[in-house]
Parts: sequence; C-alpha cells; structure tokens
Amino acid sequence: MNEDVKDLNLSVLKAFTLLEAFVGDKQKWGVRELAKKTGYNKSTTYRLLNTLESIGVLQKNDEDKYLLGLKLFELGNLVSIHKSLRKHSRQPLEQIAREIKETVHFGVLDKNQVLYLNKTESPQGLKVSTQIGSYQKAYCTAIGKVLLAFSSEEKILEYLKKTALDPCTVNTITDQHVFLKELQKIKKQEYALDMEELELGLICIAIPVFNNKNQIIASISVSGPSSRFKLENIGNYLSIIKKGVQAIENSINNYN
Amino acid sequence: MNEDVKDLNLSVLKAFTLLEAFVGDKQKWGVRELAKKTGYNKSTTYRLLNTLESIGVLQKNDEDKYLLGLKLFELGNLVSIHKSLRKHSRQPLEQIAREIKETVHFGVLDKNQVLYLNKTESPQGLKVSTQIGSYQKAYCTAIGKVLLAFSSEEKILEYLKKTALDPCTVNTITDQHVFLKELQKIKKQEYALDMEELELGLICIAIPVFNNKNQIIASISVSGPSSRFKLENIGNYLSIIKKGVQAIENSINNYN
DNA sequence: AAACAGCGTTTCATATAATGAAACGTTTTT
DNA sequence: AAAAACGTTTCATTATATGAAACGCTGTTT
Repeated sequence: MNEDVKDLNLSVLKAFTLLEAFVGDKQKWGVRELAKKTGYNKSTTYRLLNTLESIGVLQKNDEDKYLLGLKLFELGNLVSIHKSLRKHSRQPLEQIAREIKETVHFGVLDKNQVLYLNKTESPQGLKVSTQIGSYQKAYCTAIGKVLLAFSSEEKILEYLKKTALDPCTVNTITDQHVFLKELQKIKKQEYALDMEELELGLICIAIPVFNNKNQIIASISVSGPSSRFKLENIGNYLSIIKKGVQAIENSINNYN
Repeated sequence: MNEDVKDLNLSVLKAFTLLEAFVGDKQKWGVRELAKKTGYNKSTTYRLLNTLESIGVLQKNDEDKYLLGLKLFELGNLVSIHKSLRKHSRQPLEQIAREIKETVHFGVLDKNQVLYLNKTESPQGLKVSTQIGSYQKAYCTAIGKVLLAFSSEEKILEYLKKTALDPCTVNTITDQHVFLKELQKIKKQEYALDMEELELGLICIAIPVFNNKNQIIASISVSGPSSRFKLENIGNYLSIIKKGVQAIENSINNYN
C-alpha cells in the first residue's frame, strides 16, 4: 500500500477500498467476507463499515448484509464532469434504441479506457447490458476504436505504449501495426466495427461525436448479438445513429 | 461531533463531510475554503482532499479547484437500492414528457422525504429542474402528498409527529388537520396537486404507482410554471400520466 | 440435547498515524 | 514593491486507529 506515498489518510483509503469491493457482481457483503477480501482486520473492517453506514454511504439489508447506500447515489448524480454530455445524449440514445431495437451506448475516453456515460438497453430479451460509469478496454470495442481513431497521433502512440493488446477473443487485434491500420481505416470510413473482438457473439458499430472545433468528444455505439446483427443492416444502422449524433452535436454546440 | 458516538472512524466521517460540501450549488472548492466551511484544520483538509483525489473521488480542474470525481459517478451508478424502479421508469417518463412538454419526476418516500429517482426535463426554456438523488419536503409537493396519502395510517401519523409543516409559500398547508383532510381527498381522487405550495409560480400534479399487492411504491409528477399549467388541462394530463404509470406497473410486476 | 462453527460485536493495552501551528514557496492582488 | 492569499511541507505531540482475544448470538451438526 506504499511506494511513493505522499501523506494520504489511510483510513479514508481503506474505506474506499472497501467500497471498491462492490464494483463487480457481488452487491451484498458481510463484515468477515470483506475483511477477508481486503486483508483488513475484522475489527477495522467492522468499524469502517459501521462508519460508512452511519452516513448512508452503505446500507444494511434485511439479512444484515451491507449494500451501497443512497448517499452514493446522491453524490454520483452530482458529478459535474461530463454532465452536459450525459444529459444531451439521453434523448438521442432513446430514439436510436427505439428504431434499431438494440442496446445503444454513449462513451468517452478517460484514462485510456472507454468510460460509459449513458446507455439505452434493447427492448429485446437477448441484449447487451453494460454498467454506466464502468470502464472497458478501448482497443477491442467499436466505441473505443472510434475514440482512438480520431485522436491525435501522439495520443494514439502514447496509448499503444501504455496498453498491451491482450486477446479477448480470437478476433481481437493484438498486433500494433494491424491495429494502427484499423484506426486509419476507421478514420477514413468514419465508423468502427467490433466483430466479436471483445466477446464472442457480440458485434458493435460506433460513430464519432465531434464538438464545433471538429475534435472528437464522444462516441455512440450500437451492440447486438451476431445472430441478429447482419452486415447488410450496417448502412441502415449508420444513418439512424448519425441522426442521433447530429442531435447531440447540435444541442451540445448550441446550448453549452 | 459526539453524543452517543459508537466507535466511528473520524477520518472517514471528515472525508464525507468534505464531500457533503459539494451537495449544493457550489461545485468547485479550494482547500482553505473547505477548511473554513467545515472547521477542520487547513492541513487536515488538505490531506483529506489529497487522499480523495488520489483515488478519483475528487478531481482537480484547470484552476486547481476540487470537483466531485468520476469514482463517485461509478459508485453511484452501482447503487442497487431502487435500481429496478429507476430503470423501468425511464422510458415512460420520456414518453410523458414528450406528450405534455413539462418536466416529469419519479420519486419514492425515503426517510420521510421525497427522493427523486429519475426525471425527464421539459424541452421548453422555462422549466423545473431538480437534482436526481436529491431530497425534497413531502408535505408541500404533489409527489410527496401522493406518497403519504396512500401510506398506512400509522405511517402518516408518524410522519406528522416527526415533521413540522413549515410554510414554504403562502399556499403551504401548515395545519395538521387540514393536511390530513388533503390526504384523504388525494386518496379518493387518486391524484395530488401542488398549487404553489412549495414555490410560488410552480404547479405540480402527481399520481401513485402501485405494486401488484396494491401498495404504493412510487409516484410520477408533472411540474410546470403556473403561466402554462392550467386547470382545464388536468384531465388530459392525468390520462397521459396514467399511461406511463401503467407501463411502469406492468414492467415492474412482470419482469422483476 | 450438547457441541460446534459461523456471524457481528466489544474490550483494552499498544503503537501508529492523524493532527495543527508555524514556516515555506508561489501566485495574485493591492 | 509590498501585501495577501493560495496550496504545501515540516515536526513534535497526542489522540486515535489497531488487532488479538473474548463475547453473545444464531443456526447447524453431532
């Protein structure tokens, strides 16, 4: 827990390490479980959880397990970074989802990863479901590849320097030169495809969103199972998504 | 900072007291400002802010002020309490807002207050704008009065015992007996009005959302300026909102 | 029915880590 | 040029977080 530790408050770090455990599938935690996971002493864990509960950051359910509490919901909704983007993306995403009937995502590049700012889920039973606020690898998602393709050359090279192109499926692009070629192609055709590069059976298409200085600021993607997502639909999908992108670009550049 | 303090971690409490300062209009804070506001020592404040920044809970902007960071956005989106309600309310709210063109809210009763879980803002320039995740007084909002009106008698009496009906405007109901009569009326007519009881110039109408045991679980409201919100529209509004309520009730009771 | 194992919780001596006044180096204002 | 305001660092002091052990409780196993 060290290295070049400045002068950080250890209790606060521990408290948030405990909260970090709730990022993932497991939503309910007991004291001993969390103590085991984090390596903190049972007593310490107990007292920290107790503290967090007393202020609504955690909440106990009927079986006395801890859940993330509404104080975090409150604080999370106050985060001003990208707030305007989130707001203006909402209705266009709904519209796209209504027309295409697949899950639509809206994301930006943050810390060299895709950060999902908003989504609208497909009304169909079989669908992609991502967590808003979560991060995903950029190099094997359509949305991430678009965001990189329209970034500056320095940024792309810096990305490749810092990121290992580890395979997620057999289709993942793992060679840097092939990847750079892919980005060039994306920039030229103005959209990206993810042909089961992140997950087998999952296909995505993404389009860039620009500000009025023509810099990329976000991207919209549509994701669906390969069983439904046919290449002959791409032209149709592109025109529907582009309408949404237009709407977002207009409202961002005019109203904010 | 005491009374019957159990055994809480003071640093963690302080950290969240600092974060609490961001609840409100002021989004950007400096070290000394926050130290002054909270009463904590400058050094302590500095170190806590530093700690929170190191893990993304806070973030510095270009002028070196602290903002709420994306870690809180991530955690806030993971809060599972009422998650299903939030999700299923989204599309019906959009639909209502499209038809009525006023701001639509979706809320529940939490700690004797209205907790706003979702909203869709009016497309018009002059509009109501509330913060999702924030709390509002129940006794002078349409949404709160509906939620109370369909609660059990014990709950209502407990509410009145704990809550002072302080006036917000000249129209606020401040007499307990008048208020109880109002709740009875609301229960009978199955909707509530807020005739400028919270804020002058602001009118709202709200309808209950029930689960399949016929218990109230939430409420939808439409809010608009008195200049646009005419009593002759109420019948029309009610039928539009009821469609949305139906949609929510169906999806909640079937899919979850 | 008794023993056991799991849980959250409390105790208390110990040591660690949080604390704050003062001083520092910058930047902004006067 | 001086002063004020800012974030930051120092260091001796002391308050507080710590963890092993014991506790009481609940549900399961013997």
